[in-house]
Amino acid sequence: MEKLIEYILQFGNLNKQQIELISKNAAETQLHKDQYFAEAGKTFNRVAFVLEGVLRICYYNNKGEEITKYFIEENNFVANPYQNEPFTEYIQAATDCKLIVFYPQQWSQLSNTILEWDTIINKIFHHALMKKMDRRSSLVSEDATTRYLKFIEKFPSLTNRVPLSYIASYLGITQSSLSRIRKNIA
Amino acid sequence: MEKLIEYILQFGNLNKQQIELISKNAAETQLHKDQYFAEAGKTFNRVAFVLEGVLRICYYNNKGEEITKYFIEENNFVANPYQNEPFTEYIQAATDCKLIVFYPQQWSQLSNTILEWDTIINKIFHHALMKKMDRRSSLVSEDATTRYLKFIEKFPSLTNRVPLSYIASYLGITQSSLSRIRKNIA
DNA sequence: ATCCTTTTTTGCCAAATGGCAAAAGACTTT
DNA sequence: AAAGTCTTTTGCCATTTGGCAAAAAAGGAT
Repeated sequence: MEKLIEYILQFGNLNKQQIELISKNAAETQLHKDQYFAEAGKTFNRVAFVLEGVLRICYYNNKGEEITKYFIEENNFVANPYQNEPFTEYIQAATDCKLIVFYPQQWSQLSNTILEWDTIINKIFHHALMKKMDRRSSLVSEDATTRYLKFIEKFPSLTNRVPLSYIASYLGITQSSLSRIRKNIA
Repeated sequence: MEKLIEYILQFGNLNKQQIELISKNAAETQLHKDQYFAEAGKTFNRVAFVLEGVLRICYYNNKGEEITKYFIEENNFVANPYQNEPFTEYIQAATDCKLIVFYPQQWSQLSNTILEWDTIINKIFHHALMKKMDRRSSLVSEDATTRYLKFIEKFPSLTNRVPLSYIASYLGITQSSLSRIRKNIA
């Protein structure tokens, strides 16, 4: 729980009471590798913070291929920005994970009780989005090898922890190509 | 100016006084095609709304190639999310543009005077970021032809208004390839 | 240890894209 | 209209990546 608090405090100040309130309203959960945290078509209105492990957000394109849209590593939030619309993607544990989960009632209590909560959360989410955007952008204009090297830099912890296919679809190449690229690098 | 107000009102309510205050604090400007609105290395702390025309955000990669990172069309805001850090990209008019510009003092006046201003602006920026992210993401896992077709869908107004090279670097392909793709489609 | 399943690597060849330079076309200026 | 500049198209060939299927390797279950 300290990891969460520490993370939040980077974006704003909270007093002890507020910190306690957050702790009270949060529940710790575990996910096994491959388990889904959210599924397309179902509602998804929880907010979670990744304590350990890696989640991935994925979907199926019009050819039925599974595309990894993004990886979420430790010390990051996951949430559904469009809670009123049906969720269209999957959130799956790419490795075993420990999460801190906030349920909707708990979340709104925080939002109602802690004056700066919404501001802080906005900052956090905005910051995360910018990071995602930058990573994603830099993928477009590079060749596959460069993309993979950048991937290793950004997600060093993932390189040997998740299946090749996840990384390949994230990078926009086939699994065989990634395998060959990997071979050439080593 | 009505376009701006109309746009803002989609994200929150404002009374007449507030609307007037916004108008008072905004200045209309023109940009000629190719003119820079922001440059890497210089400060960039204005906020602008594109009334007419298209801006593009671009940067130079490590090979010295100019990469178009994003296009901003009519009815969108441009701002620098990291105002305290030096700006690292260029914002250039891809076509002649009409902008509404807010200078820092004016912007903070709005933020200080209109209670919901920050909330509304947050929503707007967040919404825009999500849109950018989705567009960018979908570019990674498609072949070049599909990417171009999607580009035409999303930015129909740009297809014949900006140089090929801008679009090519946005899509992550060379100008010649784009030219060939274009030929095959028609 | 063995069998079974899943993931990764390879081989082969096709298709897509890049690199470079010249030609063609479009637009400006005189 | 002509000359000059900038943009787009094209040709030629090299390189990269994809598609498919089989082989190899890695993990799990019995």
